[in-house]
Amino acid sequence: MTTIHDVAKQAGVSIGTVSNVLNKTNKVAPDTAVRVMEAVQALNYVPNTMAKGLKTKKTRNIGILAEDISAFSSGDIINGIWKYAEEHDYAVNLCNLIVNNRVSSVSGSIYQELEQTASFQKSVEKSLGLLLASRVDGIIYIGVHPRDVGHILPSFDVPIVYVYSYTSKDDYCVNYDDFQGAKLAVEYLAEMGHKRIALLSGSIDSVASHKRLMGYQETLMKHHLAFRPEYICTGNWLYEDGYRNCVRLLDLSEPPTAIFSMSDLMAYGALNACLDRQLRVPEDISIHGFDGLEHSAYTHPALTTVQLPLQEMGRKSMETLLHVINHEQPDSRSILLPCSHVVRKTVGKCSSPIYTAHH
Amino acid sequence: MTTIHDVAKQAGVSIGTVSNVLNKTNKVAPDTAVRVMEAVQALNYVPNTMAKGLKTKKTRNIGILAEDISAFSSGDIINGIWKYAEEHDYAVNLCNLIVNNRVSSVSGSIYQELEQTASFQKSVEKSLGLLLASRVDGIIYIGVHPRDVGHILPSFDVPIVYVYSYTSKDDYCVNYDDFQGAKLAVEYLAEMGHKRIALLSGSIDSVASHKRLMGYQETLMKHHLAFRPEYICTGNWLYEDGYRNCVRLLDLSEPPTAIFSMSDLMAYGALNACLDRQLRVPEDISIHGFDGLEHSAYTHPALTTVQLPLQEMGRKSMETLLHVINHEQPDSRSILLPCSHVVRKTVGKCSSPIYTAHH
DNA sequence: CAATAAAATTAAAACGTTTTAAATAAAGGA
DNA sequence: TCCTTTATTTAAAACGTTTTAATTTTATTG
Repeated sequence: MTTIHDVAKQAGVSIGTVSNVLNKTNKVAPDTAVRVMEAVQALNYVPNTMAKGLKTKKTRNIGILAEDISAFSSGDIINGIWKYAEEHDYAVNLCNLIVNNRVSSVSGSIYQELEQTASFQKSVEKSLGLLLASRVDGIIYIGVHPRDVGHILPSFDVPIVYVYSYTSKDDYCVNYDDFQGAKLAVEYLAEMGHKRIALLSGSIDSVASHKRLMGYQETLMKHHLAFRPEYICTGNWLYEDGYRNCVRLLDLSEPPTAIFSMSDLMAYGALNACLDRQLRVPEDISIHGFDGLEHSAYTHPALTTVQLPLQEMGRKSMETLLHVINHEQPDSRSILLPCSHVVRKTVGKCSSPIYTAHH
Repeated sequence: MTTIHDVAKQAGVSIGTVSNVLNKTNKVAPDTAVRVMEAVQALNYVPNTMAKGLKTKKTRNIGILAEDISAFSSGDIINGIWKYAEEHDYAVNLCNLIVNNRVSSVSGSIYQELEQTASFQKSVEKSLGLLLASRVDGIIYIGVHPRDVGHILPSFDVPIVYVYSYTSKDDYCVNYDDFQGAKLAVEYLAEMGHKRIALLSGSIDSVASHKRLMGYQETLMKHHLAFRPEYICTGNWLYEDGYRNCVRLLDLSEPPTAIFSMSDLMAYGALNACLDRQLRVPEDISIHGFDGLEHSAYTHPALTTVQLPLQEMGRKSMETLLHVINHEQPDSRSILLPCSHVVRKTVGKCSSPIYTAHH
């Protein structure tokens, strides 16, 4: 590997001069500058980031701490982060946290959660150590579902911004707008004439669930629709929860004409439960998702859903982090990005509910 | 940040000794060792990777060059890489290549492809520069579809292994076994009594398509089934291709009783095309996918498919890279991992084809 | 107990940069 | 022409580690 010394010798100058032309830190005579650049080209010189970082105490590296890199959301968020990082000549250090397969925070029993938490904490510590050792300039933490992670990370001196996760302290965080997203969905359902709108909720202790529930309730009120406790089902975001709860709803003496699911996965479950009962979607019952998974375009019929601004979130979180790194005050500590609405085929106009006494 | 000097002073030894106990490079007296370790604990010392790397010329960092980090396969592959890396105390530097949204190599017209190639090359160079500047010990290249990438990367002196991508030169690469995977699918179809098995192929110039076609043909021959050119449809891996081609197959005077799709996405298209025609799957027609997307469990009916060993591929590629870095000869330059079969609901026993004159 | 061998420790150089202060060269004015 | 100012350039120190060679301490042996 060629060093700055090689370049200096080739150009017939001192290394200080080479450094100056490369970083534009000091004025250097135009003709020496071109001589240096030619040498750089000729020798294919690329500065050693480590030596540079050692001196400047800035690595131009940021760390990503992802709870689950295989989660549907991670790819797009990281994509957004990466784009912004590349545009600003930052490199990205990736750390994954979930070591076990596909057991994300949304899974199973309390015991399992606890057990997980211990190994999870260990994983966090190890990854954090890796990042700290690399002396990253900042860290972005990506959750798998918005929830409180404030307690997870010990406080230290590198700036951190949380994305797709809520935190109790006044940290920097960027999320999508759960409340607005939920309103988008329920509003649409109401506009289509539905009066009996059921809710497939995510896990009850999640901040996201709570906010979306607020959006649901508020929109119901706005349209003077009754809030029926029996229409509220709690699940764990997953397919099976959607299926199971949809079956329960369908068995009600007065089943809903529309279902708002807080996750696309649960919406798939609900859709299939309806299909298994020979119900037609959307003629007999409407289903509305939330997430905007790529796959939702391919269900049959294609799922009407709320699109999370994943890439934008990634982008915005990197932008915020850069502000913090450069000691510029960002606009706000907590950024909320709006969801968009993608209308497809699973929601239709409410026909008179013909199947009230279905079973 | 505390340095090795702080630790040395605290423990009352020289920095050389601290280094020795930390890296176990030289024997140090047991009691001094504990004194040093206590100091490390007390001061919360974490060695500066850059200073270390500067001296040792090893960073214990590897770079990932992913063609599209949002592609369905990337998450799992990176997951596999990361796990193995973490176990061996390597950090991971991530670079994404596709800058535009969702336009992967499988898209559109030739013009588009070309235009893409230019910006793509630029992206590759920039990312490679980033990685080289960071002095990563090695690089893993992740494709989005197995295809020839040998020409993409300039040759340089850091070791590289290709995963999910074929390369013409004798580089290190790890892939899944396209041939075996295709046989798995067609064999199963034949076992279920199907004699008219159509093929939804991926893009014709892809190595993967070619290998899977071989598997298809060989299995047909093994079962003494005729190879019918009109049963071969070429698409571009995507949903729409599957839909369109399935419609064409259904319009044949003697339509197939089973369809083997080379991608799950195309299988979704085929499934929906059948459903739109009021055909029952699998009673009237069977559909077999290839990829094992997470979502395939949620189609209605759930898709029978071939599962790619994505995580294992990631793991194996990291393992191979580590071997190369350590100058150990890996078992083989080209590693092929077997696919597995996941049987769900879209393939049934072949009934007498009742719908030959369907249209 | 002295001499030697072995064990443990240390001082100093090196890695490839940036940066500061000093030195040199060029330009301008009398 | 000589002095002063200004524009360039450079030498050397520093960043935090590893590593080599040298030194000090401890143990062994005749």
